[in-house]
Amino acid sequence: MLSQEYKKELIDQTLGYLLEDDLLAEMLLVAKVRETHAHEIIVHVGDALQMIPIVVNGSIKVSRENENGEEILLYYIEGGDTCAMTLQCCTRKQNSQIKATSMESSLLLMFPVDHMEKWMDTYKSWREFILQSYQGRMMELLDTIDQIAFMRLDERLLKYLNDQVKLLGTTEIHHTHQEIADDLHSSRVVISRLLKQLENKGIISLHRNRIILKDF
Amino acid sequence: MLSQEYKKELIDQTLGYLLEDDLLAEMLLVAKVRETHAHEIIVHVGDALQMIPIVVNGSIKVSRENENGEEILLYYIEGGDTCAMTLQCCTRKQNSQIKATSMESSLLLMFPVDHMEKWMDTYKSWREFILQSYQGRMMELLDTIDQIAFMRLDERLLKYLNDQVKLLGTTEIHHTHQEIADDLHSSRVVISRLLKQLENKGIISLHRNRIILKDF
DNA sequence: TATCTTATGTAACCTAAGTTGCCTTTAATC
DNA sequence: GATTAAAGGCAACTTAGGTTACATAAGATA
Repeated sequence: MLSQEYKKELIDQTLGYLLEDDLLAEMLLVAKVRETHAHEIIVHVGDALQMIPIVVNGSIKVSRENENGEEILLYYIEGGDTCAMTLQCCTRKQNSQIKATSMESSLLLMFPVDHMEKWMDTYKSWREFILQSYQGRMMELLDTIDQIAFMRLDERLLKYLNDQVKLLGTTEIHHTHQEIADDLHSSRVVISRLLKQLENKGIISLHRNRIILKDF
Repeated sequence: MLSQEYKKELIDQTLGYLLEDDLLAEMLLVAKVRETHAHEIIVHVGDALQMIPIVVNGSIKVSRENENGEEILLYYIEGGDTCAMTLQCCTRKQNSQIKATSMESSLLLMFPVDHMEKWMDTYKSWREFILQSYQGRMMELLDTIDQIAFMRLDERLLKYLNDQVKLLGTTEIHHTHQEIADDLHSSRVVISRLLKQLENKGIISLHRNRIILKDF
């Protein structure tokens, strides 16, 4: 069991500037802390969710999966954010529609679902936090739709690489071509082909398990 | 100016079973009624929105548009539903990210934005209505992503036709091939080709401005 | 160093879907 | 009925992206 002081620090640091003091105090009483490591799957499609996660630090990848196990990346969740999709699953008692994967070692605060509704009724700041979250995720879904519907794969790939660099804070991307293909719902050979084109244009350099973005 | 009795009837009929009586009374004081006709564009991308619409009857098509004027259908809004996207635009004072088109003669109730926040604080039923709306739209966006990412155009076309039939309550679809192509972000020639295939399979019959779904 | 595993490169081929150009049909209006 | 505009049909071609199959390279481990 982690010390209450540590939890309090995490909560204050992540949500202190957003939420009311009374709420922060209530949250401290029921919060659990969860550490995840890179590539760890946090939520599978179909999971029944009991806890609402709020990311303290690190980054979580949220993706959609169909019956054949094919995937498509939806968006990322970073520090201070929560997953609106989870809220919805919890409140409606429906199973998860998405898959969540930790991209790096990350720290999450977990809150039991049953407090949600009470907090919604009691705390204006919580209502605003939840609405903000819905709105943010919604915009990101629209952005995802734009990419899939309107952009060609080479453009999507370049955007993907740039997003990874921004997200992880390094111009070295440690992904295999297969992993990238999965995120973009494409195939390894095609991604290799397009990456090679980017290398020939001098935009990236390719190594085993490692892609380096040059002019970021 | 429409009679208050008429407005009251519309509000009760559309929202009576969902919202608290006090709220319904408040809504009556500020509601405007708007009638739209088929193909009328209700919201353009970039519009600044002052009013929240709730659909009384009819059906509204919500789509995304990129800089080149290319479109992709997102979802439909029917009686009793509102557009979460609009709420968000209003509360954040940001311009519309979507385009809304009336598919048939429809009736909308319009409420000024500035009441939103107060209602959120005061009425539990309003909070639930808004959250429900967000959740519903979110699921529909996921569904749209599934279609674009995982399905082939012929499958998407067939689903589109079925959706139209369900929505408008008739197996006669009065769309040109060009209009369908726009909704699916494809081209007229391709849609004509695929429709012809469906006709050859005996699933539909084709006429000018008219597609009839046979085995619905 | 030898061996093995996994990642990547590459060629040849295939297919869904988009494009261009032109013709025919339908229906509305004169 | 003649004219016209819009809708739809169709053929020929292009292209992005997926598939198959196999070769090579880079690390990992014996």
